[in-house]
Formats: sequence, C-alpha cells, structure tokens
Amino acid sequence: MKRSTDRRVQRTRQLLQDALISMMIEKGYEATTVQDIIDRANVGRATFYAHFADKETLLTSRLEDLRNSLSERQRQAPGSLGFSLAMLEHARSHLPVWSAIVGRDSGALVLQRIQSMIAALVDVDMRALAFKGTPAQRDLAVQYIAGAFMAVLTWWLDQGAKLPPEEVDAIFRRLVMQGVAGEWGLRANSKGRAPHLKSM
Amino acid sequence: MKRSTDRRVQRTRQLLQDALISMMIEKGYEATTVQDIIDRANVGRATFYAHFADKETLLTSRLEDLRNSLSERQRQAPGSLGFSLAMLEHARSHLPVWSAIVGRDSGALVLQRIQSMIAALVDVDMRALAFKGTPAQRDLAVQYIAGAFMAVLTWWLDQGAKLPPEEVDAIFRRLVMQGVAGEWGLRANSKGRAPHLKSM
DNA sequence: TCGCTAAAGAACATTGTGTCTAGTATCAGC
DNA sequence: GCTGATACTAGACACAATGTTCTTTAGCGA
Repeated sequence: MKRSTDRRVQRTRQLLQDALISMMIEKGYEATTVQDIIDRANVGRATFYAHFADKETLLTSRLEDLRNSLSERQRQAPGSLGFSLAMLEHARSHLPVWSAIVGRDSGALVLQRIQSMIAALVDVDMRALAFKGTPAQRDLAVQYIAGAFMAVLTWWLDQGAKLPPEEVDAIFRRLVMQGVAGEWGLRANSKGRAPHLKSM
Repeated sequence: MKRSTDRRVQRTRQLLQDALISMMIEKGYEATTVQDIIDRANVGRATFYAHFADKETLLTSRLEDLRNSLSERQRQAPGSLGFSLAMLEHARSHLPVWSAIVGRDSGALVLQRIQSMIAALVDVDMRALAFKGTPAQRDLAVQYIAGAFMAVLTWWLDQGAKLPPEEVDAIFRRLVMQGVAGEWGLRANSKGRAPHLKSM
C-alpha cells in the first residue's frame, strides 16, 4: 500500500477523482466519458490511462476512499445497525457526492458496489446482534437489510435529504427490527394502531 | 394500443426481443451491442432502427410485456404483499430471463426499471393493508419494501433459485411485517428466542 | 544541478452507433 | 392470383468514444 511520494502523481490522481465526481454530479456516471474527465481535470489522455485502466477503475479507487471513511465512522459509533446513522450523516455532509453516486443517473456498477459496501457494514453490525440461524438465513437477512437501506437512502437523497438523519435512522431501524406492523400498526386484515411519528 | 397486423412486423419485433434476452443471458445487458442483437436475430441493421430507437427502447418493450404478465398474475392472487409469491413463481418458471435481468451483469437501467415495477406492485398491495400514515410515510414504506424484495430476489436467483418460492415468500413477508426481531428472535442486547424455519 | 520519470500533445486503429440509400421480398386486400 | 404498399436487406457513411503509441517537454527528488 506504499503510496507514491511524487507530488505529480498524487496531484494527477486527485484531479482525476475530483473530475469524475464533478462530472457525475453534472451528468451521471454512465453519460460521463473519459474525454469529459480529462478535459475537466486538464490532464492528457495518455496520462489518464497511465493511472487507470478505464473509467471503472477510477471509480473504484474513489469508492475505496469512501469505504475507508465509512468504516472509520462506523467504528466510532458501533451498536445494532449502527452503520445506518453513520452513513446517513456522512451522506448529508457530502450531499453532492452521494446524490451523484446513488441518484437516478448512476450506473449499475456504482449501485452494486455501494450496496455490497452496505452489506459489509450490515454484516459487521449483525455481530452486535444475537443472531440465531443458519449462515444462509444470516446471509438472507443481510441482503434484505442492505437492500432496504439502499432504497431508503435513495429515497431520502432524491428528496434532497430534507428529513434529519436521526429521524430517518430511527424509522429505518424500527422497520428492520419490528417490521411494518410494529412501525405503523399495519394488519393484514385492516385493523391497525395509530402511527406515532413526529414529522414527515 | 392497436398492434400492427403485418406478420413481418410482429416476426421482427419478436426476433429482436428474443435475441436481446438471449444475449443478456450470455453476456449481460451492458456488454450486449446492437450488432450482437441483430446478428442473433438475423435482422438488418436498418430494420432494427426502424422498430426501436436504441437498445434501451427494445428493453423497455420487453419489460412492458413482463409487467403485463406480472400484473395479470398478481390480480389472480391478491392479498397483503401478494405480489411477492406471484413474482417469485414467475421468476422460477422463467429463470433464465430473470437471472439475465436481475443478475450480476445487468445494467442500472434494468435494475431501476424492475425496482420501480416492484414498487408499483407493492403499492397496489398496500391498498389491501390498513395503512395509517402520511403519503410520505407510505412512500417510504413502499420504497423500503421494494428495495428489500429486490435484494431478496437477487440473492435467491444468484443461488440458482433452489429454495421453494413459497418459503422465500413466507420469510420475506414475515420480515416485512414483524421485522428481524419477529423472524429470528433478535434483540439489540443479545437476548433472543430460537428460530423456527424448516429448511435452509 | 542532474538524472529520472511523469505528463503533454497528437496521431492512430478499433469498435460501436445511428442514418441513409437503392434494390428485393413479402404482405394484405381486392 | 394480382398488385400496390411497405417491410426488409445490404452496404456505405459520418460520428463519437476508446485505448495505444510515439516524441517532446516539464517537474520532481536527491
């Protein structure tokens, strides 16, 4: 993991990563071309390929950094489903990046990566829970939670992240733990209790 | 909605749709080119563009058909979260198609479309439930459920759809309604009840 | 200061897209 | 069965983006 010491290298990599995000915010991942990136970064074409095999590799290197910040944040706030709040807060404080990454115009690749990143975080948090079941059941639960969180996150960001992270986190965790019935008093046969949320 | 009566048109459209699915199974949506499609369908290049503006439009027309079969199936099996079993069974009886569509190599577009299709089905089913809450809450719940189902479906298909649909459906519905705690006796403070699933 | 290497610039082959043409076949309806 | 309409074919085309290769220039570390 010995990072290059040459300033030119670091500068170029940084410029390219920033340009990618900037372009993603502007027109989405899929629509962004290598040409767009190097134009914005003001970097030669050959230089790009000297550092990254393709657009995807560049994205990967950026997501790697993201993953590291997230793991760090999660480590500081552990507990059952602790990843949730950590992630929502991180998303809010880096809103443009996250909107670009998770938003409407992002690529399949991006979403897959993010979701498996979330799954890894969920997996870590599951150790704080007393899980009784087979590995397959555990796996299913992890996927279920990761998918649900991803959807909630996307929904939240698409709305401009107006609701406070704490509240989204609370709703999400209750949904996961107690289910729809516990959250909003749903019954299959249309007899339900009243909801009890402050805002929204 | 008056479909063309000319056999040549129907034949060509069918050939192209089939070729798309066939290619998706083979190398995924993203990697499939228009050239691949028309080669496999044995159709001229100009002909392709006479029918569809691009690869995406072709996909859309195929997904439209899929949506119709699903709505039909859902109508025959209503109830709380009734879409779930209907969809799992449909997926199993059209396994290659679904694996191609939902699997690892599919595009963002495909996944987005499927997920919003699921969301629509969830929305329909929600009317069978006594939902108490604001429209925003309802929306969040729909997204939550659709995302979770999508993840479960993907997981199931990636495993080769070995588990019977009825069982996956049962687990999923219990997770949605009662949550992780209800399903596997999870507690945040590591005191839990025993699980009670037959297989897996 | 000097040697090393990153980066610029530009040309290139390659692949895929979407359009257009003129000629050929196949269809629906009389 | 004809016949007029129109769907299809084959090929060429302009265009855009990718990824490679080359030489020249600039900047870095020691």
